Amino acid sequence: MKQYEVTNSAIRRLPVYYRHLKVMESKGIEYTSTKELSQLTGVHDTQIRKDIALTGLQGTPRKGHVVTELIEAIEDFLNWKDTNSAFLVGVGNIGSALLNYNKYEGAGLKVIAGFDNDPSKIGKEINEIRIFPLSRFSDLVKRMHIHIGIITVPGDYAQSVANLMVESGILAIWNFTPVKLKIPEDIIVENVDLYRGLGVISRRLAEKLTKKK
Amino acid sequence: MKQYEVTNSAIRRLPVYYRHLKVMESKGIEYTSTKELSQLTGVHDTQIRKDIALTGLQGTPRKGHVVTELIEAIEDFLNWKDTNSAFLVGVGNIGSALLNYNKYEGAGLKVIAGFDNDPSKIGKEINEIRIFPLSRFSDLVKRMHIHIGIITVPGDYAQSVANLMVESGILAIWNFTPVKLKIPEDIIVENVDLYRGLGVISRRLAEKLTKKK
DNA sequence: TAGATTGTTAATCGATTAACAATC
DNA sequence: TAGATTGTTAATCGATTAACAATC
Repeated sequence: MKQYEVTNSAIRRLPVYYRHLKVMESKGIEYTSTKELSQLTGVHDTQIRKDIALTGLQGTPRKGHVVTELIEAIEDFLNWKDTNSAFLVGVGNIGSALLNYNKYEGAGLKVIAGFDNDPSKIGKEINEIRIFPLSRFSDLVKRMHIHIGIITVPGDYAQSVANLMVESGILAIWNFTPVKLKIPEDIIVENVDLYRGLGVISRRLAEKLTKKK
Repeated sequence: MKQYEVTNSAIRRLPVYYRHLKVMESKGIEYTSTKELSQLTGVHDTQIRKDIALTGLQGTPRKGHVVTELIEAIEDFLNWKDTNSAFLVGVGNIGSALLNYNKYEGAGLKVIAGFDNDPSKIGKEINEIRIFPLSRFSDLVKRMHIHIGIITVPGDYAQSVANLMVESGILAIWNFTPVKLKIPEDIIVENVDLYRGLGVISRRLAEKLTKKK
């Protein structure tokens, strides 16, 4: 397991603060405190102070943090000012939804092409993003120097798509399947398991409904 | 914060084992061990043993666990044999994707109606699921004794939809917006933050690309 | 029997929270 | 100055991993 100076959990919390800060900015609010952010996000204020410290930003005792400075610091830290182009493989339900949305530019990512094997999809466009046959993936990744691949195929195909991505030179994979990918450990992988919560909902609901009061 | 006997993290791991067990079952494999499951899932074998213990199932030293028994035990534990009907609010990109998929029945959940305020969507069907105006939500929840609500509206509307759900008698919310909902603590909430990984991808990729080797 | 695997207790690790001095 | 808030160190908590006896 690779050791980073900054943990993933810290990195994941920063966007949470960021969203609230953007709302404050749009309302013209100048200052905020970690106490206020804590109330909004549910994260402990000490935790927030540590996370902010990671960005290198310092606050002012008694006043707190300047909202715009904090936004800037988080954007810098997450490298959200640069936009990385990404390729998406698997234009099904979720894949199409992601292409239609495609508003991650503020978060450093922009999908610029989709790939699928279904002839009825190839050549079409979704939200102005062209769908190519999977056979062209490798070539286009190399020619366009793409670093990020998004996997939205059915689980059975996830590993083979991941292999293709790694061979093609992809450095980071955003995996929307529940499959644990076997890939070199220096490749960045972020898993999104959409249905993770279903066990919890089902179990907790059963507990609640059988509890006689 | 409510205290449960079983932690959510344990509940979230069980479906991970479950998926692999189903594959084994389909291949006709009779026995498995926690060591094998550990290799497949990346979860420590001691952890898996503890999780299985929660279901009440006992294994056989030297042989391991009977695959079908383990599947059965997890289904029982998660109450995955009963199917709960659910209503989905917000028939946009993600909402439509979830309706089109709607294969959670094995996981105790089935979406039976969608709700939206967009007149162009109301009255239509997606994957044979009818879309109703939001104004009918409360009435239908009560008449059909629905317990689960799914929120797939834009973040700005999430809290008001959650309020409506709670007032209508919904007991569990599957929230696909990044908004931290303010609701009574006895309501079950599972959050799916689709874009949680974007900070990690952006930051780690920047670290990787700036590292001179 | 020997040995693989379970089930459980103890040890470790990491993340979260509490405490408090520093500061404007 | 008094007091709110930061920044940091210490304490706590929970989750993960190690160790090992029990068992078939």
